[in-house]
Amino acid sequence: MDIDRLTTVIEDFTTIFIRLPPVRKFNFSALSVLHTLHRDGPLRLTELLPTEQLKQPALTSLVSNLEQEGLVERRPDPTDGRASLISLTGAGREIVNTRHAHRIEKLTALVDRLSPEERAVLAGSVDVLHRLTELAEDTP
Amino acid sequence: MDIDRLTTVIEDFTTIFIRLPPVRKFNFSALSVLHTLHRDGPLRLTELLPTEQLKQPALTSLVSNLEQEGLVERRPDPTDGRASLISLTGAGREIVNTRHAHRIEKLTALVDRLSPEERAVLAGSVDVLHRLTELAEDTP
DNA sequence: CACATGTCAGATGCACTGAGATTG
DNA sequence: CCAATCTCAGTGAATCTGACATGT
Repeated sequence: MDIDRLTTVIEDFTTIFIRLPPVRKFNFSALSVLHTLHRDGPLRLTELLPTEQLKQPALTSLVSNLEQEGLVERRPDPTDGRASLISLTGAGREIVNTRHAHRIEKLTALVDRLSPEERAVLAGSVDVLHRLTELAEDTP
Repeated sequence: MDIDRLTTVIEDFTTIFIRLPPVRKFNFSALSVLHTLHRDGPLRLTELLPTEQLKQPALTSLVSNLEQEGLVERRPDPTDGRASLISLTGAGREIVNTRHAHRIEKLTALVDRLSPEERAVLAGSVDVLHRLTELAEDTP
């Protein structure tokens, strides 16, 4: 298998895929935090840290801003007085869902123009792509 | 085909895929400019503008910085006195290649742990993924 | 006391808006 | 003269480093 080509193709596809109509005033970091919280549920700051490419103080102030805007909420961790658990509010979930819907829309428009054979290949590869993600999460 | 699930899987995979050991002091914007120039050859500032999520003044100063560091070079466009053509230097190309190599390495480690059947499915989907990218470029 | 979790304070680099210079 | 291409100036938010407060 030609991994070099596979890498190039994925690189080029992702640059297309991650580009979306800019939502309000959110930057890359804020959107990433919302997405991570949406996927991995309530997290403490330290758990959120390794996935976001930020240092702790930056994450503190980012989360504070998101809290001010009502997109996330902090609740004291019942099991550890030092920590607090951060989770999405309804408004926060809505932003992630809206962006997800935009991507579905965009992807649907593209897939519609594939041949039936190409569509079948794509459908068959979803599970493998999911497997790859799982493997990547196992080995950080 | 379940496009909703396909979208989710790609979203999760990309968050893994784009995360790399931070190279020196470059931020997302700088790396994106280098990658675009590597792929689409010499470009004028205005041609670079739509793909990078920046306004013109920000792109001007970003390119100036990259030029100072010897990663890109500007040459006057022979056919248009207002414009200049921006292209990668050897050092600039090297950075993109290094990152590409890191991704190959990472992806190889994952693919090695797939079953032969899964690998075959993945290999067969490369062309379709490439088709999707082409279709996306046609319709911005 | 040592470590983990999170925040505060100052400095720096980034990107935006609005205006201006040069060429076609 | 008008449009396109690029740059300059001032402002504001984001992020970093280093220090600090609090809880285990």
